[in-house]
Amino acid sequence: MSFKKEIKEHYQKGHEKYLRNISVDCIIFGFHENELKVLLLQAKYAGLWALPGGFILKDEHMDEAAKRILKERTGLNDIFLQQFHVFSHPDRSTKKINKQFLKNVDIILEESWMFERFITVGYTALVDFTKVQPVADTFSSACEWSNIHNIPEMILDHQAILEKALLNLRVQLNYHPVGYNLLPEKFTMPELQKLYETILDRILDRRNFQRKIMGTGILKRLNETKKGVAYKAPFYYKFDLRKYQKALSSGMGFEL
Amino acid sequence: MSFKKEIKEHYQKGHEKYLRNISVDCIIFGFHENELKVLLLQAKYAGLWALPGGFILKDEHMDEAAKRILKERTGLNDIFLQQFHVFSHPDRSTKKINKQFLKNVDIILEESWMFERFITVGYTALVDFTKVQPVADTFSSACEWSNIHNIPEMILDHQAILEKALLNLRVQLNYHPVGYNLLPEKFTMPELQKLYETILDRILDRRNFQRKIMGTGILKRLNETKKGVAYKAPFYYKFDLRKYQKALSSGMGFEL
DNA sequence: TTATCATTGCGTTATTATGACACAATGATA
DNA sequence: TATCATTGTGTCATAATAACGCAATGATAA
Repeated sequence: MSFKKEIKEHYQKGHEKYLRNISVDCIIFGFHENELKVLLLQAKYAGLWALPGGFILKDEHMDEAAKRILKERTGLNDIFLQQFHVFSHPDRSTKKINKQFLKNVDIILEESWMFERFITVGYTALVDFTKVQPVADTFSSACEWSNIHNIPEMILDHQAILEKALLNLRVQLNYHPVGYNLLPEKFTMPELQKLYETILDRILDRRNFQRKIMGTGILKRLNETKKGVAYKAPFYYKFDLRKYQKALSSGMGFEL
Repeated sequence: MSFKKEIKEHYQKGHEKYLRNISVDCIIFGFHENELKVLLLQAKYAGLWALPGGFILKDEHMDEAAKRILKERTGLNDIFLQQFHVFSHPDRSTKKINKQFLKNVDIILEESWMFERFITVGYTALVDFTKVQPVADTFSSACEWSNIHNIPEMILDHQAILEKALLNLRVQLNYHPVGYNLLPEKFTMPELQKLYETILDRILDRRNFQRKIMGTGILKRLNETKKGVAYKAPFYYKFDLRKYQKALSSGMGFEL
């Protein structure tokens, strides 16, 4: 199917395939070079950026929709996704943006389910930066990682959604383990600490951090140290998957 | 408008008024005679019970929809409502129930937006039991308080929604003040403790409880004691609204 | 009038969690 | 072989928490 035909079909008949008035937006966090990143799409023609999002198939669980969207943008499977908030301001309509978009691709439509107001459910995911192959969707010209401290201008309330997601992530940090998808299989304690510091955006005490993290039991120290460092070689650690999963579901609870 | 006509209108044209595929359900908690209660509706003809719910007007914020629903069932204004989870199982359709309902009121319809699948957003509210005048809606034959330990059989996944709400309430208890809407204006420390114990479903130490609650600063002790008790008269307390509101928004954080 | 008793208000103590910091060990580099 | 940034482990003061003691209260019963 041609690009134009595909677009037209989506605007004219998408409502036969998807639920109406409701969408899902994913805040996909990654960690690279000691920076917290978030995956963003650049809306075609508009120039502004947007969170990766999509719609829920008529016979699909919303969590599955979020997983599907994540997979389409990153190629990743089996990632822990979590809904965190519903955004429902009555002004949440992409009508203007959609009209502009259609005009640019030379399609004229008076009516479309896409012109209606959408309530959106925000999902967060933490993924391995190095394993992601960002893929833009039909409505976007680019899909790129953005530094959390340098977010470009975004459409609608996506800025606010991102901020809420970040706040949520920081709160979650005290009750749920973080790192399994964000770090390589084996990693050093300073690397894990840097991840926490980046998310919390503050410095943590090295010794207290180690004590508390080890106290949770989710880490196993390997009999192996990092090689080729110009100082004392740190041990490698890896997650105890059983305990990690357990802590994910039942919570841990410590203060950093 | 006659009852039958009103119903038919709702099924045939409700989608012109409300957003599609999305609903709101309210878990309204009350506290009475040392028991935690929840407000339920009895679905007409089906006999099963349901959470008070409704739909979102096309130009209405979802939070406003929840407030409206709360007001319609209880008569209460200005209650703190909080979304806590979205329920989106693909099987969430009241098609069967609706068909049965229509059959009973002698309406035949092949198509209706009400037959479609609905994603629902759960909201919790804590209200003053004594100020509530339960009012059933068009689809219900009764609106009553149910003891949290004696919940009747409910439609769809409403049982699961209620359990999630209760879990959420227990977690919130550690970070947000509770009681302002649930207790009379002045109350004794044992009464407040009983409320906490009821929600948490466990016994708390009387002395530690007092110390921690007072530590938050949200309570003011009055120079007045309870009269007519067959033992030492406890002081009355009331909430310091300023500090209470502040703690509601910014959180407190103590362990019980 | 006085003793009884459940309950309240205010306290103490032991244990644990947390924040701040000291110091020796490591291992590549100079 | 000395240097140096960094790591691993430990200590200490302070705060938070759990567990519990005891005198005061005030209606009720003797």
